[in-house]
Order: sequence, then C-alpha cells, then structure tokens
Amino acid sequence: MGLTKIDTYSSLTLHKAAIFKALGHPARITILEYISKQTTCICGEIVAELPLSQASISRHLSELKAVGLIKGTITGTSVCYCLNLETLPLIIQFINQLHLPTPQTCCP
Amino acid sequence: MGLTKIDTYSSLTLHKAAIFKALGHPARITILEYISKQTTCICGEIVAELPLSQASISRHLSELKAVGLIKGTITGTSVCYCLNLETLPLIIQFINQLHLPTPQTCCP
DNA sequence: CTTATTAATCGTAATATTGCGATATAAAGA
DNA sequence: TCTTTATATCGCAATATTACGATTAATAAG
Repeated sequence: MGLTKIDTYSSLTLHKAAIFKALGHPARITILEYISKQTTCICGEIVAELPLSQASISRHLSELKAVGLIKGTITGTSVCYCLNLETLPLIIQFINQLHLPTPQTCCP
Repeated sequence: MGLTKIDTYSSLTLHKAAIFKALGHPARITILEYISKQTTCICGEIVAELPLSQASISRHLSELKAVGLIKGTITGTSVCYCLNLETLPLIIQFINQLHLPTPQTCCP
C-alpha cells in the first residue's frame, strides 16, 4: 500500500478499503468471476485458465481469502474454493450508504 | 500495480479492477464518504478533515476522478467535488452478476 | 500590477505489490 | 516406504503506490 498512515483510520474504514483493494486487480476479478461461474466449486483449474504461474494464482487466492471474499476447503490434495456470502453484502452496503447527489445539490 | 500482465485481460476486466483499486485505500474511502455526507458539494475542506497534506489529498481526488467515481467543477480558485452517479452502478452490477453458491453447490 | 488563495503537479524517498522459480508441505496411490 | 499430485510459501527482482515539500498555475482581491 506504499506509505499509508494506517493508524489514522477507523478499523471499519480499513476493512472496507482492504476488501476493495483485494478486488483491485484484474487477475483477482477474473478469478472471482470464474469461481462464481461454476456451479460446482473450483480448485487449481484456475491455474490452467489464467496466464499466471501456480505460485501467483495461489497468492491471489490467499488474498481473496484473507479479506473473506472466498472460502477454501481442502479435499485430498486439492483445495476447493467458493464465494463467501458474508462479505459481498458489505460492498453493496457501502454503495447504498452513499448519499447520492441530485443535479440541485451537486456542483454548479 | 506491481508487475501486472495487463495486456492479457479484457478492457472490461481492467476497468472494473481500476474502479475497485481506486476504492482500495482508506483515505479515498474516507474522502468519498465525506463528499457524500455533505448536501452541498465540497472543495478543499477535505484537506482540513484528513491528516494528509494538500498534495496527497489532491492526488487521491484525481485518482477518484480518473476512474469516474467523482466529478470536479472549478469555481473561482476552489474546486467543488461531488459523486459521479454513472460509475457506482457498475459496482452493484458486478456484485449482482456473481452467481452466488448455495450450501449444496459449494465446497464440502 | 501585485499579492493572496486554492489546487495541481513535480521530484524524491519509503514502502508495497506482483510475478516467478525453487522449495516446502501434505495427502494419495503404487 | 517412495513417488506422484496439488497447493502454499520463500526469496528475489521489477515495478507501482504513497506521502510530502516545493513549485507551478490560475483566479480573486487589493
């Protein structure tokens, strides 16, 4: 995150920012959409789907998992990932909470 | 964005990622919520509100403007910012488009 | 015209992210 | 047990982000 004055923000603000930051990379957007497209859960097929190394995919998956956007379940030697339903509503809530301007209240 | 293989993603995916990335910083979350809280539009009062320098605030504002999350209007020597209604729906759309798993379709 | 005022931009140092090869870990199968 | 398979983690190099002081640009006020 570069030189961020992290201690000056509320933990809620930091949490929201962390979720959005996790979504702020094309590989992670692609991974998330790929996971959601499958009716059954996914494991390392993502490595075959994206032009990234296994190490990089694993890193992206753990970032998505760290902020609670996906869940992973170990099944034998492979890991099954699926969307985590608990975190997505926070994003909707953030958007809905914003007080949208009308042409009258907005800038001249 | 580090070493990103930017040319391997669709422009739509890159666009979504850019919007989320702009939201992926606590200062920009704070700025966005502050702007939305005012009934009238805001200028450099944000500098007084956040513990960041004028240069840093200006940079954050231009990032939010670059992805279309806010609009700025020059009024004399100051600049009035307000939310841009056109970009927020893209975020809602991204979330809604995700096919959410049920306990049956998800991991064991 | 000169001086404030406001915001954007430049240059730079500190830090974070990204991606990969190599390696480690852990379960499954021979 | 030894090997295969699948995933995570480490270490590194390349690049991006963040923040700030200093400077610039542009309008307003005197």
